[in-house]
Amino acid sequence: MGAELLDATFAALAHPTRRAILARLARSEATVTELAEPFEMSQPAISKHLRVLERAGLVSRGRDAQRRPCRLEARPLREATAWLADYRDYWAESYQRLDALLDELQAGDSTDVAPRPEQPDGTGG
Amino acid sequence: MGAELLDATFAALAHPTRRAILARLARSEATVTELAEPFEMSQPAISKHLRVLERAGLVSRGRDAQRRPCRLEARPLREATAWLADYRDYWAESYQRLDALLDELQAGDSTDVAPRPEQPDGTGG
DNA sequence: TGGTTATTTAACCAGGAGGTTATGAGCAAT
DNA sequence: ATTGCTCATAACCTCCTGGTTAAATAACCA
Repeated sequence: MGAELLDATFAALAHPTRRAILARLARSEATVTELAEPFEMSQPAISKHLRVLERAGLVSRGRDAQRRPCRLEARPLREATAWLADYRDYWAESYQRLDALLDELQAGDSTDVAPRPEQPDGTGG
Repeated sequence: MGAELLDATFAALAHPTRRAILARLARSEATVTELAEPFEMSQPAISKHLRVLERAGLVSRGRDAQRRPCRLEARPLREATAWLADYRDYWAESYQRLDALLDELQAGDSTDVAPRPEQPDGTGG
């Protein structure tokens, strides 16, 4: 069960558009149209991405008249983090807390580690 | 920069075979043949998986006569974790440290969160 | 009843992923 | 140099992904 969830979760996270969608949803709920707006691609493409995210359990959807507001869901992110955490002896030799790690990364070399990683209009790099 | 690395990293993590390979490498370096042994699939298939892992920077390779020992690399795991950590307000409402999170997960519902998630011979579930 | 908005579905396409078998290349040992 | 082991590459297949446009569905509004 965990394996398939991890498959879907990591696969969902592997696309910049979907990470940007999650970043947006981290700020607030949003409708499909709202989510699609900052991107160059068509709205059905966004719907497809949302389906991937939904299949991974990363977003859930409500109902507001014709709109289907999307909400970020925690559990898959939690499981993915837990999986990665089991390797922290490797990637964080002397860090005990993520805060320290983040501090180190942000001071060091990373400018887009966070919920503004890939600008929607700069997807191609 | 970070975006493309995250793409490759999460994509690499999205396959149970590759996660199992990483789990194996977390214990020790290993040659391709050693890595391929527990799996049902052919050796070229493993080579392909290793190439994906290598492209993501998750493994590096040395030289020992004919053998090409694989070693787990930390940085992409670190960046992936850092990205996920930015959502910890969602997935870990009251946890400050991963240890607490792990404790909670392991006590709760997860039996395969770790470097023995998907048994190589039980890939299909 | 019809029209407008929001979203999904369908049909299609190019390209990549993940597997196979067969072959080639590098190094070692006899 | 021939054999044997380790690993990579090539060629091929099938299925999925990520995008498109066009049409269908669903809910509101008049």
